[in-house]
Amino acid sequence: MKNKELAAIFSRIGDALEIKGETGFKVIAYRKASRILEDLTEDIETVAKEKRLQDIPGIGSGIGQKIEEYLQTGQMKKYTEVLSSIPEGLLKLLEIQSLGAKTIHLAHKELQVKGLEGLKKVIEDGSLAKLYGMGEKKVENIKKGIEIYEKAQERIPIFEAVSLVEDVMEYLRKVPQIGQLSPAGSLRRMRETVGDIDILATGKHGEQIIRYFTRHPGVSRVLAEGKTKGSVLISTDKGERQVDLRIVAESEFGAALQYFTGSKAHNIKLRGMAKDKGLKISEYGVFRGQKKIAGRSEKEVYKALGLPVIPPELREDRGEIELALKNKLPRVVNLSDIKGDLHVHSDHSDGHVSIKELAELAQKMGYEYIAICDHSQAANYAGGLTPGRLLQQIEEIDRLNKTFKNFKILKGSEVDILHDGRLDFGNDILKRLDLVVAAVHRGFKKNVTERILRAMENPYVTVIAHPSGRLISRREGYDVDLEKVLEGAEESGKALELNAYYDRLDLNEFYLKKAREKKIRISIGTDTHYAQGLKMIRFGVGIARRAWLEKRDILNCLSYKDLVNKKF
DNA sequence: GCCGTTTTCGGCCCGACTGTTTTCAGTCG
Repeated sequence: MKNKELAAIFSRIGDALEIKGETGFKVIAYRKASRILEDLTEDIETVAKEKRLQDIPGIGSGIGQKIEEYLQTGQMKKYTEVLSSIPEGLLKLLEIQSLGAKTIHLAHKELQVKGLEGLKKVIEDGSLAKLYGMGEKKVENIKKGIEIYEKAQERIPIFEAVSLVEDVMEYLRKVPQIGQLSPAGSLRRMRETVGDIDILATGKHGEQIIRYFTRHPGVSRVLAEGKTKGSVLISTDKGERQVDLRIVAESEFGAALQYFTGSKAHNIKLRGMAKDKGLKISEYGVFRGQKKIAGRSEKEVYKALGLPVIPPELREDRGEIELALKNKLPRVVNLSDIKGDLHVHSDHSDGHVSIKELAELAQKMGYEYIAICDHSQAANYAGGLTPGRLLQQIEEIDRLNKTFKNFKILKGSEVDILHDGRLDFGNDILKRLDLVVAAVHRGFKKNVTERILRAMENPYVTVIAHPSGRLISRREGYDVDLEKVLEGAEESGKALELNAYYDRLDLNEFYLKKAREKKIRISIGTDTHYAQGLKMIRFGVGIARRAWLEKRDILNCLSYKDLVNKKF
């Protein structure tokens, strides 16, 4: 699929044009096209072949032709032209805080800056500060921006961000003046990684709350401390993380929460819609002329636009606003719809918790069942079970199950898909299990697609675990054709996993959305090896919601009975 | 460059903050 390639090209054209000083709207159009291609679940080549490019909102004749040109020739004249007209090193500079396209343009034109090194030079020798419109303080801020840029503050995994935000919110709740409190930003939208952490609150004596906030024990540096906004760096074992707190009036909380939750693209579309209706939206409310007509709650804000509340995870301008207008939003799955965890390791293999304890924890979470899926014998590095040990485990589970009321432990296995696509246990063993989850753990570059497809042919396999094999912070994933895996799942009726372990979140939301379109069942499992890990199910549900998945799309929203009788 | 049951031309989200200016441009979220 050339979708991502084209997205990258249009994004770079946008950046380059901005630095060249092109009119803003053209830049916006290219960036928008880039984002649309990034999100598009259909193969752009298919769309082009069927002459439907311009049916995609945001793709017009100009960009449509450029896409066709690229698909046919492998090149794009506009891209080559624009990119050759400025030094490549300038594009990267856009990532530096406090430094924008205008200043980059100026530094390039007046001081022949061609990249980061050149920029540093003109800062040091004072020539940048002397340019028209520049000054000491601006340059000082750019210098700080470079410092932060070079520390390469990567994005924060959702798990870490949620832990941090909960810690800070618990701390803030101890202030008597505090009223409402909520995370905002991409964290609230449950993106798999987030840039920085935004918290929104109401309360009297904002400056007192802010002062208290900046004295959080983890704070290593206070970046801002005013009446309505505080910004700090909190040091964690992974480095320093920026946390911002904003205090707003009760009557504006909903508007502010909507605004600071984003996404930017979602908000822009809403505002355009509001304008058409003669309304104006800002973080302070929805206004008709001078008159404020909404702002206290998000519900009020959306209602003023004739919309139901759109769940935060959907707010990406991927068609959710259009569906909301028609009152056809998907009824996305809730955490409370989940009836059990379908991928859990016990201390029989490399987990650290006994089966009994896992079952008790699961019951406390309100589950009907939990599936113990320890590794199979080939995964000897992970204490994989031999057939004999698996049979013992099955007996233990049968014994334990007799002690529970309204709760079941499913006898499962995370069975290895071997180098040739065979499974690590024979069917005589597999048929004794309630749930067989098949997974690739070795030979990430060896015929992974064919092996997964072959595993799908086995009648006892229900789920393919972590189908891409990626680890968000450190591994690309298998050399696998996920399109073919999706097709295989569609034909065979096998479920694919949404592994909720925070560093996997695999499948990702892009492929989940495709799976949804193909009506493939998704199994959400935490793959936990620790007791606390059961809680990671929420990240799986968050990503599922981002992919518009509903209760009926999810295997573990089924009752125990329907699940074991394979009524899906 | 995109888009249109008020427009095929003239719009395209909104406000705060900062630093440079003396009325505003650039950057950010």
